[in-house]
Amino acid sequence: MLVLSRRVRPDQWQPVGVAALEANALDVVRSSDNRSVIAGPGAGKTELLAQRAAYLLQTGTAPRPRRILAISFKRDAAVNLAARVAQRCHRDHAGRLDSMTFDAFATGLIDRFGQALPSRWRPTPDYEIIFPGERDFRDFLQNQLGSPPVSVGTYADLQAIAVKSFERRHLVGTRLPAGGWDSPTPAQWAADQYWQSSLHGASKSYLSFPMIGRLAELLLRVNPMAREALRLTYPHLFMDEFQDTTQIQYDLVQTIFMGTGTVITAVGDNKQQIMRWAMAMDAPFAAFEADFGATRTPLYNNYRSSPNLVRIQHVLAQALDAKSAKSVAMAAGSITGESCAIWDFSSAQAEATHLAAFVAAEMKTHDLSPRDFVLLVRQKAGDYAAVLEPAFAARGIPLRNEAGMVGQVMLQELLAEEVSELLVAILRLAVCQASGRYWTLCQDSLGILRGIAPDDEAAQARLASDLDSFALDLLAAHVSPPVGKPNVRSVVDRIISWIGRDRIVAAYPAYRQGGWLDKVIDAAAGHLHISAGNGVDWETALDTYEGLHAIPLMTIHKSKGLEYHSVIFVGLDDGAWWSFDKDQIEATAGFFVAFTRAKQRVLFTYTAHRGNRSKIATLHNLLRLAGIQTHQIA
DNA sequence: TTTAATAATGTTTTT
DNA sequence: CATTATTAAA
Repeated sequence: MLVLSRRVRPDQWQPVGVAALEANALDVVRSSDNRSVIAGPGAGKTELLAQRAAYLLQTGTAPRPRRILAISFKRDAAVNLAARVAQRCHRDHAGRLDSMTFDAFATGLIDRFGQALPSRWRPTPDYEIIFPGERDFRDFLQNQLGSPPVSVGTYADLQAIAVKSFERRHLVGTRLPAGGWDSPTPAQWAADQYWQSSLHGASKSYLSFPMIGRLAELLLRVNPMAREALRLTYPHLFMDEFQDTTQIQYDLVQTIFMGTGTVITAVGDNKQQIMRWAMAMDAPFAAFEADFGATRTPLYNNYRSSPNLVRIQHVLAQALDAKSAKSVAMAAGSITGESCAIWDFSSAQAEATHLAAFVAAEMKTHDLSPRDFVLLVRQKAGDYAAVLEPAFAARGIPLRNEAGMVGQVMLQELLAEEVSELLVAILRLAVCQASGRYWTLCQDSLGILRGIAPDDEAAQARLASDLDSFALDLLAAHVSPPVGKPNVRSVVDRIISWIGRDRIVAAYPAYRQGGWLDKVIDAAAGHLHISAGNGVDWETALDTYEGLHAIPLMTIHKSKGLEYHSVIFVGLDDGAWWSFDKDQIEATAGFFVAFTRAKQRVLFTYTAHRGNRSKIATLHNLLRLAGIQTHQIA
């Protein structure tokens, strides 16, 4: 791949590392005005942002020392975008993209400028991040509130505040008034009580992420210097998964950038809005277009799914948005038989047995790996895993519930943790034969941890020899994985202490909070212990740790942004979709997300045992409309 | 202490 | 809707 550090003229710039972009995508890449890019699944939204970053950096449209800010919703999306830009651009360019999650951005602002907040809103410098639930708010509203002043209302007024919506409507529902509420309603008074006790009620402040977001917005509203600094630093802002933007995020962006020269590119898909119940805005694109004068630019290509799946997707898309445009399928189909069907089983047991046999056979005849398949469920993944896991195990396919807990950490989360990744990389490096790519990975991460500049050759060489001798010692001491939990733990501890606990804490802010680092280390050790069971060798243990040969099982929500050769959706029944009537649009969007993860094939399973199909008749009707058959299997 | 009635939970991200 | 957690009554 061509990686330039030299500046390119805008009219000579070419997309990097891809064959071509569709016309609208190229238009957005080169745009100099605010854009709302509405693009369906597989349209290459992240790729578009990566190309735009490359364009801005390589053509000098965002010249040093100016930077690009990319805000994502999830950590993996932020990491993914940064990785793509790093792949396409010279290090000097890629280093000027700040790709982070919204919460990391807001927390960074509070850490840097938080002490400049007016005293009533100022958190302690050592504030702790907490994750309050509905219980906490109920407890607060019912037990911790005294009587309100007469001017505010009565005790009964306070009791009338709905616990369910207290956080979203009152606590973080609107911008914070810098000087407090003048004549508060009972709910505002209660919210202020909560704020003040969180900020000043103990020796340190305790804040949730939504609260940090609100404080960050206030901070920049009352602090023109900080605001100006951000505007100057970032002439370009990217916002990913914009359909899931919350009012808090939107208000912060508005306070910083509205009416300035910063060019904003927002990408997302209304049809994939499945987070409305978790504070996402109703119509973020419409608001963005109205407030920022953004131009809507749709994308039409679908690079993910086969033509037949794209055709069916369009039927589903029309149920969500009658005006939805037809996508152009760019990927070829590879399935000779049916690429979509509903399978009707007599029992959950029959379903499990048949699916396991099917996946095993497909793997064999079409040279697919368990990772080419995904088992999707609507909710309660653990319950489904309990039935499916033994059936797949009987066929020699490990099944892995991505939402399963190892200690106090979710499996999917653990594997994304820096500490866990480093641990695996160092072990692979030490114990595996062909460990070339782990070398670079270790060298890069450890270089960052030790604060070594990439071009400091002497220091890099010293690190390399350090790493080499540590790896040799490790292998000499443990030719095969240690047996017993305490022994596994001591290997993990040895690696962590070699890397340097203080270095880890210094490099990754998340590990400064509470006992998160210990929880992750505990979970990593626990998971490694389980993965190394049955006296397997290191390579097998580490493969199991990473789930390389396991079929993943997860909820629709967890699958967002991922893609698989074959999607098997288990449970197209009223039981799983009990809440279908509560918000049909959102439920259908979830169904759409599940369907559109597939590149080649989607299978739905049904068993009368789990429920009827009357409540979700709409979904079945849509599939029938698209010509999908139901087969009685067993 | 056991049993029955009632309520809550489910889908989530984030340092 | 189905299952689990909590509370009230026996």
